Amino acid sequence: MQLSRADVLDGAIEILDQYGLADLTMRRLASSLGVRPGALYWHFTDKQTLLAAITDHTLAPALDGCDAEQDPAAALRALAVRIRDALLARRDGAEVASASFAAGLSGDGVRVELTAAARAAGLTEPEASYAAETLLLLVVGQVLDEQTRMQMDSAGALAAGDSPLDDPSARAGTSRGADRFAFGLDTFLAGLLGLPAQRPAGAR
Amino acid sequence: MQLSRADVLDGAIEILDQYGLADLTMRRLASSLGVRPGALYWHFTDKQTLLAAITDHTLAPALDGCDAEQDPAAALRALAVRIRDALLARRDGAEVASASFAAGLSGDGVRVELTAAARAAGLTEPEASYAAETLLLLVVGQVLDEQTRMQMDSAGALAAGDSPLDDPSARAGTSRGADRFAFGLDTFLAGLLGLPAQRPAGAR
DNA sequence: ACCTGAACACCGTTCAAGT
DNA sequence: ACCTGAACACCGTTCAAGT
Repeated sequence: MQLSRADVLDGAIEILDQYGLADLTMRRLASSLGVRPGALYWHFTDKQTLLAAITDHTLAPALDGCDAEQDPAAALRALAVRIRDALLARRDGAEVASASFAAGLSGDGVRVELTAAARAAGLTEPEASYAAETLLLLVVGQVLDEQTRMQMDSAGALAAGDSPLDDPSARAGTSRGADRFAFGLDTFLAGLLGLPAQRPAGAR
Repeated sequence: MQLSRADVLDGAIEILDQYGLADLTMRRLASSLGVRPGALYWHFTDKQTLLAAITDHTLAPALDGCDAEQDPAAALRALAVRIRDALLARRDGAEVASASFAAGLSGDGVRVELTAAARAAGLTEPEASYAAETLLLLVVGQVLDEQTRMQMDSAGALAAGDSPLDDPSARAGTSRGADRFAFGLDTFLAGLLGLPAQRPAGAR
């Protein structure tokens, strides 16, 4: 059967989720699809474009805005959380997204939605787009940190020959990431909307 | 003469500043030093470690805390600005730093100083370190964006065959980056310290 | 201690030629 | 239209052997 653009994208996502970004090479992708490396370049002009397509696919669930019934401040916060969840759900999602954003090949969708949500929350034009970009920075940077730590933890655990059981410190690390994310997000939103910073329930 | 670790570091920084991170390869560095690639591995265990040394060198000026006479909130803000200036002064500084931080091979210095400044500004223990990490995220992410845009602008200008004269839009882009940085930083600090967000003077 | 020579195991991308 | 064959121009890293 003939290879479609969607087949290439699906194959890339499968390698990414199973082996991580370092193992997602054009040559490896080609051989997993039973094709020569050059064949991929008929469907995607280069690797950056392929990564951007992965980013769009990763972020799509965050843009299916659910209920528009909430108050605007809560809606803005909820959008940031949905973006975080989407990135976190894909292995190395933040690193791939960060590269795609830097290349200018993805991220318009989230930026548009974030800007609209910021406007709905009462911000005027120059601030709304600054706020959107800063929020995106905050979310991507945070998840980048979290996923880097995950990958180092699992590599370390493997190297040390630890048992593959979930250990409590790993779970603690995860919830620490969530706490830090909530802290950064709520602090920024407090400054943005003039609310008093409502700190998340104290340290665990 | 024999090659020292400092020679390797200096050579790397020279290539970085003149040609950018993409051209800073171990092979190119070796040939610019008149040595075989393998020789570098006697002085640095690997490329990541070399990049981390560059990051330390880049950030050093930001840690020479000048006057400690200001009020703590202003000192925290000034530290963030000095970190931005240091990253901005080195070509691809934010990208190199971001890689070094992710690898866990650099960044302790700035994190310690930021945490101390946050404590001095009245934050208690869990918040002070969260605030430090979030501020670092904000600064690095912001400069990453700015430097990426710079590099795309200069590449675009070259490709389009534009005259090498400084054009007004390039200067405008630079000051827009500064405005956005000030917005993100001041908004976050307002949320952090409970101050009213003092927006920078309106759009230019 | 410090470096060379030479290899190992890869990369992304291009492009004439085939079907 | 879609893909192969085969190359081009590179990478980071290792390591016996030299001095």
